[in-house]
Amino acid sequence: MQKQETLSKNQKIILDLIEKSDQPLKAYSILFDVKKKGINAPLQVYRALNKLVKIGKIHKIESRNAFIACKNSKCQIAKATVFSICESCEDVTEIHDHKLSEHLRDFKDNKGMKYNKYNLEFFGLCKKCV
Amino acid sequence: MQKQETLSKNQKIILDLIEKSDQPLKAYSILFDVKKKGINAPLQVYRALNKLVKIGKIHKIESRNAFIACKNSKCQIAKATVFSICESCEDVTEIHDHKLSEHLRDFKDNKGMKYNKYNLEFFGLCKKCV
DNA sequence: AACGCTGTGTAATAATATAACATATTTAAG
DNA sequence: CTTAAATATGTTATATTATTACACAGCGTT
Ligand SMILES: [Zn+2]
Ligand SMILES: [Zn+2]
Ligand SMILES: [Zn+2]
Ligand SMILES: [Zn+2]
Repeated sequence: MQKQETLSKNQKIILDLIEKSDQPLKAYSILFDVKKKGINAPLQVYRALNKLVKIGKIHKIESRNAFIACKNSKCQIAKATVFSICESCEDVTEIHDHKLSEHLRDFKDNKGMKYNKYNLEFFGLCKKCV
Repeated sequence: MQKQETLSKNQKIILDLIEKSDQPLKAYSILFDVKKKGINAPLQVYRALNKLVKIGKIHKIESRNAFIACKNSKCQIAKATVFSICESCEDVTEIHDHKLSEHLRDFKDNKGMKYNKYNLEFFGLCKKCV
């Protein structure tokens, strides 16, 4: 609750929109929706999205090229994301699993690589779609 | 060693190219390279890529929109992929870690979702780039 | 006042991926 | 062997996703 205040006008408009959706939104659908607020060009959207991703307010679902709000109020974890994605209805949920996070955080490869971020996407069928 | 034989002409051309590279290739760079072999259009490349991904011969690096050959000769695991990605030199390596695979395979969320696939991408700096 | 930093606005374009249509080839069944 | 289904091809056009380049505005620091 310290960075929220410093968001710019465009960043606020776009974060608001994404937070109102419980599902990921695509950049050009966001653009369409915020045109009434005076945001006219893709670049204005992408600039805001990039910033919001950077500060952890939203996450990008890489396999879907879409953006979802982070619901975790303590989310310092733009750098450690896990999602479940239903391949039928495309429902996306962010997962916070302590044990899994631990395993991922502690993972070491055999090449001496220094990790600072990961993204994990699970795919399958949700309860409704099985 | 049973599906290799059934690959079509275009699929073979494109798999060969990707296998010769130890790093991920992008679709339009592949297109450029295979034009001399008579493949002229993006769709011809994407169709082959999609098939090769499906049968596990290659994987898509989602965060990079690029495709890398699977080096695991027993790879039935198009559906369980882990990569490390250097954010400086963009070097990508597929990771096969038994313990990590187990944790991921056994992961259950609290929503009763039925998983059949996952993709995990680690980001950081490789030894050379630290 | 001069500078660095961040954000805005706009136009143009690059990069990634698919739709639609016609045809060919391979496979499996009758 | 014939037919039908499934898979692959070739081509054109188009959709979708994302960035480059340029001009300028606002703010805090020195
Ligand atoms: Zn989050
Ligand atoms: Zn579903
Ligand atoms: Zn593999
Ligand atoms: Zn590196």
